[in-house]
Amino acid sequence: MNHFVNRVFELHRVEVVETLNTLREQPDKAFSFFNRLKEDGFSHDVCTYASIIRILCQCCWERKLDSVLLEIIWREKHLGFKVMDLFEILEEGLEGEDSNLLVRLSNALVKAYVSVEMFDEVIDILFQTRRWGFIPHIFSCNFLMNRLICCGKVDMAIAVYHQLKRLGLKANDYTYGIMIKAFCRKGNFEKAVGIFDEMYEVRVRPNAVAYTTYIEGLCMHGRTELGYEVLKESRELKIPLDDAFAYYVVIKGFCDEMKLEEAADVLFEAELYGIVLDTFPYGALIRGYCKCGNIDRALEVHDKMMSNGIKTNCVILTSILQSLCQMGRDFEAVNQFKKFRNFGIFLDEVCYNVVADALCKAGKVEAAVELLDEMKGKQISPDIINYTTLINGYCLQGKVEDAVNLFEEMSENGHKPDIVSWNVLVSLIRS
DNA sequence: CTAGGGTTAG
Repeated sequence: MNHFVNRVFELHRVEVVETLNTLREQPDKAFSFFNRLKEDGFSHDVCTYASIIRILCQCCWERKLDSVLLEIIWREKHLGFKVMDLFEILEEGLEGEDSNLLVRLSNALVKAYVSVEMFDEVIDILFQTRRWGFIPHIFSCNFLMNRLICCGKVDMAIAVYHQLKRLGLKANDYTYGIMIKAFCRKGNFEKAVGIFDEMYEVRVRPNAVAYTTYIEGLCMHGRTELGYEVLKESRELKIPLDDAFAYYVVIKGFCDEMKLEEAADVLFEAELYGIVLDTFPYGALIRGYCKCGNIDRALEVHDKMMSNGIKTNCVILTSILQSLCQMGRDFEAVNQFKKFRNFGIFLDEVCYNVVADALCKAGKVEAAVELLDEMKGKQISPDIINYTTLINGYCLQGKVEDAVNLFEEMSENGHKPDIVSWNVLVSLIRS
């Protein structure tokens, strides 16, 4: 039966193309006619697809074009034609200066392939492009290269960049920025600088994103000193950066390199210049001090941050509380916790956990349980780590029944025990 | 949708 139906449709295939062509000026009708046929079991071929694509390209209906292309991409194996065949069909029917059509199609195709991460196929298009006499727009290429980098295919992005130049496509400031990101990811700063040089030669001015990307790259690869130089240089060149972010990466970079004095100096200098900062640069320095056990300096920076009118938050407080506990100042941690809670600062489950853990280790499980209830009252649902902390607290007190009850409550709330929570219970059996 | 973006616990 199906076979018969298709035979009948076969006879009408030419008519379908003709009908679509007469509906050129009414894309909505053409599109519903196209879909109607499909619903009725008609299998479109390269010619009918080409017709609807021509119409959708001409009226710039990008969303609908995208859905048709994705459909072809998914079903390419069953359709009996290749995506590139569409170009051939469309090129034959080109009238006059219609060559836009192929560019539009290639842009849409790049976008469609990239959105489903079929990168090899896009790159195929890019390399075959010359044969058909068109080149995708630089915007499409930028989109492709950026997504390649996001997927960790940095070398492929760089290869695309070189291919673009071979095709004679002009890179713009976005393209260069993306390439700077690519080389920074690889830690190849000579090449990244080379991009800046190239920009200078072709008179494309690097913008804030290009500079920030470069600074961030340096700081993440143990070259913070240089990153800071670039930050200062761009400040002198009056390149507008997102200061809070730029200072954050530099301060974090110095902290990661255990250069706490340098990190503190950078923050000090930023304040001196009256640069507007947010919590992140402060948070980086506070965390840096906490990590190397200098909790008093951490507290100083925290105080200064707040006196500068920048609100603290639960992430920063977690670092501080954790560090206080590690230094054996649990009592102080609990007090600070209460102070900021009464202050109205939102404290999340992580913050609660640090204090709960401190209480448990001090033998005050009941107080920790109170905190758990307090969380629930604030509509913060305890997670597996919160439960494990308290179960451990009961175990330390030898309160087997309570531990098991909590374990069951945890399971009832949909938290499957993991390796840590099992280990806590196992330690109970051993003792 | 032509590029950027951040740290915390058992």
